[in-house]
Amino acid sequence: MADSDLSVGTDGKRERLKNANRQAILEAARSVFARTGYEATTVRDIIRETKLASGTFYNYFKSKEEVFHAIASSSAARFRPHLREVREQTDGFEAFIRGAYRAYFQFLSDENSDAIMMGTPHMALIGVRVDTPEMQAVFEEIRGHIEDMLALSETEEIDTEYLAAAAIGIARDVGDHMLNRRPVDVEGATEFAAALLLSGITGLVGKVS
Amino acid sequence: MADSDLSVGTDGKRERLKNANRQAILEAARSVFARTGYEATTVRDIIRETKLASGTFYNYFKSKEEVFHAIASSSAARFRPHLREVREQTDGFEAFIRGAYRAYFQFLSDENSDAIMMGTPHMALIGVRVDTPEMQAVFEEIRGHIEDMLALSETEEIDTEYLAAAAIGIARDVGDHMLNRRPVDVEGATEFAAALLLSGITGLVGKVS
DNA sequence: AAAAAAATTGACGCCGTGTCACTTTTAGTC
DNA sequence: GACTAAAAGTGACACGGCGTCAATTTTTTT
Repeated sequence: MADSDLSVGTDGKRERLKNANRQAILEAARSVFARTGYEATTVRDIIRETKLASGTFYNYFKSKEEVFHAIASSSAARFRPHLREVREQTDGFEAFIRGAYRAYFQFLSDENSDAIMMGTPHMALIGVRVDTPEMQAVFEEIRGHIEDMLALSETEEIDTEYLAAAAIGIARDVGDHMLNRRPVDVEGATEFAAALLLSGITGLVGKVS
Repeated sequence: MADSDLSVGTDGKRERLKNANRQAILEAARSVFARTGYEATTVRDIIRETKLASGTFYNYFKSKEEVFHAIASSSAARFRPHLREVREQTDGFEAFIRGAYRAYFQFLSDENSDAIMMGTPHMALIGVRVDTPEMQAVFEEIRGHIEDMLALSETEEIDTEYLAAAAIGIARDVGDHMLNRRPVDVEGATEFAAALLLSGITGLVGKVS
């Protein structure tokens, strides 16, 4: 009767513990993946870093792959608020693009210590690129923002799917190279990517059929 | 005495067989990866598709991961001649960029034709991005071409590492989306990517310190 | 306090892995 | 061509991780 269906779930001891265990597994996995590499780690390696028994792992995740997806998803989920904040606090297309790139590169730099990042982890460590629903949501969100902003500047006929893909591709690969330089220069990468994309879009209008 | 050190290696029956076996394993691996997915396939699955015994696999590769890297490397190695041909047969920066994108998207389409025809949602090796020495060589080659061509148009001060990274990032992500459309439109993707990059570069000159 | 429900535990059977002693095939020598 | 050495192929086997499940412990409900 108490909890009704608020689904907050932080009520009873049971829920609290379940949450803590799930977090402990994720935390351990993050640590082991970073240390041992994704391929080489076993489910046992992960669970050994917690106080849980081996069987308990499977109450929370189906496989180590599912853990990895959960980590990647959570990374994407953590990024979304940043993106939305940029959207709300910027004015105009150019400011949005620059702000979005800055947010991404900053996020990448911050999260890099974990070595696991939105499926484009630093390749030396993992080399797998996943595509979770959360990440597709980020893609769609970016595409939506681009469409909204291009709509009111009356430049139709642009392939926004390709444009969003290109914007993200630039972010991914320039981001990788940014991380390999010392010191890591978020502003430099931001300026480069934003200038390239913004200027590039002008070449797209009036193109194609 | 016969073979000296030409390292051609197609002489004796021994060399020929070794080559054939290696190719058979690679071929089988490609097929199984496409059908079953990388994670799910086992070394036995691969060897079962050949006439070889399980132990023989380990005479050629250390693990399924090594097979995968070999496939990725060979893919990059197969692409390089196309890239060089574009370089030699085009005149000027714009033609080179457009030709390089066309070559890449065409290559991508060709290499994935099996998966595309079978209606598989994604390319065979989707979800995994590796970084082999061969691929880094492709990166450096592209960067070199860009540097050469930008040099004689006297626009210094461009960060060619970032530019090459961005060009490749665009190719990767636009290419992924191109493969998910029916029909696969190589020319459309080429025009989009080339227009974006070429126009984008103009925004880079005179930027930054 | 008792019963029910939920979650944890670790031992167990299964299966893929990589190795290795043995067999088969090729290359070199006369 | 016959003989020998070297190289490559073979598959049985020991090892270890995987995922399950009956038994146990912990929490919730009545």
